[in-house]
This record gives sequence, C-alpha cells and structure tokens, in this order.
Amino acid sequence: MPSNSRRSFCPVAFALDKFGDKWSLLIIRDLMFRGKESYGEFLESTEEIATNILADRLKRLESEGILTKSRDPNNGRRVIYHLTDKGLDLAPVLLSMIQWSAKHDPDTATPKELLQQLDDDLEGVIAEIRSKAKV
Amino acid sequence: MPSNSRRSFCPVAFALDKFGDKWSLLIIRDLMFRGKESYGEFLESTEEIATNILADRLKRLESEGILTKSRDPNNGRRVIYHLTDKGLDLAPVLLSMIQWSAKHDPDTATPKELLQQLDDDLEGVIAEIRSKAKV
DNA sequence: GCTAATTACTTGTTATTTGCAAGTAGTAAT
DNA sequence: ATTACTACTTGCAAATAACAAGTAATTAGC
Repeated sequence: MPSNSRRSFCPVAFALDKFGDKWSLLIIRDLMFRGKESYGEFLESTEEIATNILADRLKRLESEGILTKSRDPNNGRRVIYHLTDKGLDLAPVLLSMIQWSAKHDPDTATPKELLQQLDDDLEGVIAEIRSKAKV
Repeated sequence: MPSNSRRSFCPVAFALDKFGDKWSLLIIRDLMFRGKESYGEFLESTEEIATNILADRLKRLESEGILTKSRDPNNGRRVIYHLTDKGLDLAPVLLSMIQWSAKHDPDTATPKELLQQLDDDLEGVIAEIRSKAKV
C-alpha cells in the first residue's frame, strides 16, 4: 500500500488497515492459539470462512509481513503458514480482546484458568506463545 | 443479536462481531483519546467516515452498550455520546494496537512520551483514561 | 413569532466487498 | 497412468460501503 493512500497516520487506523476486518484476526488466532497452519485447517474453523476470502486474507497478511508461507517439507502438496515476529507481536491485542470478551460475554468459551493466567502473568503467557511458535 | 446467530463462542469472534470493522474503533478512539463527543466532531476526523456509516455504527455501538447517547444540556440540538464502562474496558485493546503500530509503522503519529508511559505504567494510563471519562 | 443557521441524521444511487458454488492445478500415492 | 489430496481460482448473486443530496429538530437573531 503506497503511503499516500493511507487514511491517516493514526496508529489505530494503521492497525485497522492491516487486520481490521471480520476474518484476519481469526486466522491469526488459529495460528497463535490453536496450532493450525494449513489452508484446510483454517477452513475447518467453526466460523466457516469462505475459501476465496481465506485466500485473499492469507495473501494480504503475507504481503504485510504478518505471516509467511512455505511448503510442508513432509508433504509437498501442503502449504504451511506461520506467524512472523510482527504477527506474534499481535498477541497483546488478541489477549486483551479475549479479556474484554470474557468480561462482557456471558457465554464466552475462554477457560477460567487462562483468564487467571492473564491476570497473574500476562508477560508469561506472551512468552509462552512466542516459545511455542519458535519451534 | 440472538445467540443462535453467533459465529462461534470464541472470544475473539465475539469481539470482532462487536467492533471488528474499519470504523467502530476509530469512533471509540475519538471518544477515548480525543475528547470528541458529537456527530459533527466524528465526521471531522481525517479518515472521513461517510455520514450514513457513522449513524449506523453509533446505533450499533449504542445497542451493544459500548456507548450512550444523550442531549447536550447546554445545546438541545446537539447530541453527545459517551463511552460506557464496557466501552472504556476497550482501552487495553486500543493501547495494544497503538503499541503494535508504533513498533511496525515507521510513520506512526504516536508521540514518544505516550509510548514510554505505556511501557512504564500501562495501568496508570488506563486509570487516567477512566478518570477523564468520569467527568 | 418569523427567519435563518446549526446539528443530526435519512434516503437514494452507485461502487465495492462478501458469500456461495463450482471448477482448476500441482503434488503424491498406487 | 489414474486417482486422491490440498490449495487455491473463477463467476455470479447478495450484502455492505461510499457518495450525494435531502429532511427534521432545535436554537439564535430580528
């Protein structure tokens, strides 16, 4: 995106332009929390993203440097996606959204233990996410 | 929204369904950080939201309990909007987005002092936002 | 009280994006 | 060589957003 097409130089607008839609953060969630890494796995999520939208978002997120695309060395027809450091830096955004929803959605699926962990040691949770991703 | 129309019970999906579009968080930003409170002030922001979209988002955010609508007691033709506690609880989400953009957008407009404050005393910044809103 | 100016929207139309269904292409297994 | 698997692409209809214009309620000035 050329810089003269930006809506503004506001950091909130910048972030929204990168992942501010109904699907991008769900893909990032799948990568960050659920160990998913392939196209087919993303399609299986209960929110049921459309296949063309998934392809589009993966392309955009890759071009923004939030994730990377590569071949699975064990299965040449499988493409695997991973979060970059830039993508992993979104952990605090996701985690604060999870905390907000846990507080305001009576039917949230978040386990109480994770919420406790987030309250007690947010940095530790983030470090754990990073260390799992580094494998 | 009836609970059977939910995409899932994932907290990330819940949050995205409430404010996961290109405009909602910019309105919340204006309320939270810029002291804006009226329709006309929101329209003035540099991102140039369309007037029908603004009306729609204000209605949605109000119905979700994120903001409230009232008449300005000093000017009866002016409607003023304020964040509820539920809306103020989004401060960590906004602030983590600001931190992410500050790190990854070379042209970000965020002042260095605020970034330092966020690193040093995030809770203090959030408390300040709350206290300013309580007026 | 009448007129003009403010402020907050609504409405109608066009452009863009999404969602759905189907099809294509490269790689692997047999 | 054939079939299956995996990752997409394409075409079309529906929904959403953007743009331009108009309406309604309130206030301020005369």
